[in-house]
Amino acid sequence: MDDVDRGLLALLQADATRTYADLGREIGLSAGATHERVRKLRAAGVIRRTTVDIDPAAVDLDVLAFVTVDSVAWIGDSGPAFAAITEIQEAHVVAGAASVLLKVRTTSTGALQDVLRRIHAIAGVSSTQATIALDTFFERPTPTGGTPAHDGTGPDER
Amino acid sequence: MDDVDRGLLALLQADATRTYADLGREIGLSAGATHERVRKLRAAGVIRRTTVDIDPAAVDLDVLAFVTVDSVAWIGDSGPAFAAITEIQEAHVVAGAASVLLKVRTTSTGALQDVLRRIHAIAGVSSTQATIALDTFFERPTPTGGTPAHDGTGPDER
DNA sequence: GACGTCGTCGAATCATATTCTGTATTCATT
DNA sequence: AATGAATACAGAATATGATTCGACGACGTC
Repeated sequence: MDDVDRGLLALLQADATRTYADLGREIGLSAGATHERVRKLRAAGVIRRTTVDIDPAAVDLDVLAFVTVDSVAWIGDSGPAFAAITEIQEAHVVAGAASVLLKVRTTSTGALQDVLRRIHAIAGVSSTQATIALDTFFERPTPTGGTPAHDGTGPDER
Repeated sequence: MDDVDRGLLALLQADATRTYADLGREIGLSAGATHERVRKLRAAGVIRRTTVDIDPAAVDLDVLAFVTVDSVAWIGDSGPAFAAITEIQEAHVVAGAASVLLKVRTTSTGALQDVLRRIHAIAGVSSTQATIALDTFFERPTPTGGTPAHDGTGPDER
């Protein structure tokens, strides 16, 4: 992986609908060469997926909360149990007092409460602590070290 | 927005490279009708962007940390200051003891320390507490209520 | 019943994705 | 230094998909 690849990744993160000709003009390659590089980045798993970023409010997901989950037993194998709760967007095993940290999106605080109830039902879970996000400064893609024409700094960046 | 739109969103989250004909076959519309619906979803800002999901380890971002930031003054206007630190992927204003919660990706714990130093330099910041993620169960797109053929449950879902 | 609006289909046109060939460069081997 | 292999690229050709538009049906209103 070189600077050309990093540059392509950054450009594709910014807008994955661009044509290979367009990307190639900006990065200094032909459409075919660009196509081949992107194909290899996908094959190597560097690009895991092409996806669309959706405004949560547009699908009525008005509540974002971060939940720390404490346990009385090892729950390092509980990934599938957390995954079964669709409102959980991310789940990370963390060092420290809590053992799992969750990013949860729901339509209301009542729905969040229901999610907490279902988390408690997972074997080994002793307690949860939810922190509600009042506002989001920004959510942007994983930094890659490449430099797109515009660095995404928030939801208004398209 | 109806169930067809939600279904399209879910399918596009799973794989935004699918053709309109392919999407249409699954959702029960022609390619043209599917194209028109997606165009409207973009125009309405429901789809904020088409992007690629990148494996952080592939770009040497081996450390993920969640940082809570306490303040002695209002830092609700400090979004741009946080955004200027490229290693910060997300920044949320939260209720509770800490006022801002950050998702940070770095190449090493040493680099994380450097990021913490730069966060401390932001006016109003009194202290930070970093929680390092030892493992990630999954990170998946914002739930939309639609049902793709496969629900993304982790990085191996392509 | 007439009319207007909206969403869709199917087809035509335009644009892009994909593949392939030839060439140049780099690297390893002799 | 010469040679061969591997890699990357440009350009062109072909196949496929994106986009647009006219026609039609459903629905709501008058």
